[in-house]
Amino acid sequence: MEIAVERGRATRQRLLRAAVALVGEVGWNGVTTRLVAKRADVSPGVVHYHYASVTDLLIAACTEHGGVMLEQISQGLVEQEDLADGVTWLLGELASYPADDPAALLLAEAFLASSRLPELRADLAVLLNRFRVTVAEWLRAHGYEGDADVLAVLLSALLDGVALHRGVDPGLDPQALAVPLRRLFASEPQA
Amino acid sequence: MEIAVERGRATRQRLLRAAVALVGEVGWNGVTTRLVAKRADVSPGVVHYHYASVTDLLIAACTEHGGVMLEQISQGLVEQEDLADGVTWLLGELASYPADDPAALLLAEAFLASSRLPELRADLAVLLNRFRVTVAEWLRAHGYEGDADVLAVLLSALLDGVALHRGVDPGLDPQALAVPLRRLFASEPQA
DNA sequence: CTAGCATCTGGACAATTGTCCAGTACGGTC
DNA sequence: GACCGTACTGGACAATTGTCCAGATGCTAG
Repeated sequence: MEIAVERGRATRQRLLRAAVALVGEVGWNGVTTRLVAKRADVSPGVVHYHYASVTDLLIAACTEHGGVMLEQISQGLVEQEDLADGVTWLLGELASYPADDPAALLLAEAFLASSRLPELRADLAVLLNRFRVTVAEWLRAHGYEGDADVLAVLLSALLDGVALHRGVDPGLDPQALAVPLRRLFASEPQA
Repeated sequence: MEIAVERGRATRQRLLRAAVALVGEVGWNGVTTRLVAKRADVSPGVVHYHYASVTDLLIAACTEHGGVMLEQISQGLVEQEDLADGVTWLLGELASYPADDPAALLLAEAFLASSRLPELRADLAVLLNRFRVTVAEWLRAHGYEGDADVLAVLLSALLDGVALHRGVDPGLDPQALAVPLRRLFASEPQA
């Protein structure tokens, strides 16, 4: 019962991946047991064997994949050497959302669904906070003179907002935001 | 057949109102024919009499109510006498989202759904653009020295992002964003 | 009053849903 | 070999879905 467990783990990963892709394609409530099963190439019963319900699967998929997404963004940001590079990098990252990655709006989808799922909301709040903390630390480490926590909150909201709006208006060019964003980063304490 | 037409109009309004409320409560895909009918206190068949499908009703409801919401925000902003008042007013407005208004996230819900509904996307793009234009004109009229169009885009995305994040983290206090936001508004052209 | 019209009713219909389960497959242990 | 546990199959089940429609309702015009 060693290989069997391993296979189970692999199947669960495939279910999660399928769920993530489907949330991007048909929305949170559009994901059904059979759709996931078909996408993951397993029989419909498997979903219920590994997860108590479709909702449980979606919660697991969104917290996991959402966590990875936020981790990738914050890690990419942290690798930037100064604040100016950070702005450039963030805008470049935004330019690939959401068209190139159907799951780019997964977090937005999860945020909306979380209003009816307290458990999911708690998970997402943790992810969101971890992201903010990482960003704030990076800001402080590179000489941002204002309140780094506040700017981190503003940035995370702005990123989600831009991704959301780019879904409606693909013409929204993130690069255009460079000027005001740079002003935000390069602060003199204030007037 | 005068009173009858009037009654039809009223019924349609009740359906739209019910749809808006339900999108806020159960999400875009959670709204069903029977739910709307029950909420609007009409028989299920009425929905199909006035709208070809539930999706059509949702599209109509979101474009109408979403338009009114954006109109209210931009009008409230336009009434502010200077840029500083504008920041204060926007943040105050955000503080009531989304807890006080179950339909506050209606636009976010519609934005996500629009990726599968080109017709809806077109409608939303028009609303979004109208909002941006109004904001940009107000910025210019009150002496904003940077690119007003860009700041309008950034602001609209930020507002949606903050509303979305406040659904997950009600502790997010919009007032905390006052300092960086003021810096954005009070520009010297740039370095 | 009759005829005509927009509106509305309430249920029929097939299709799809989430959930559940009896049975199968298969690697590991004895 | 027999046995066990994990993983999976494929279909049954009631409930809910979107859609449609035959008929009732009530106003208006002639």
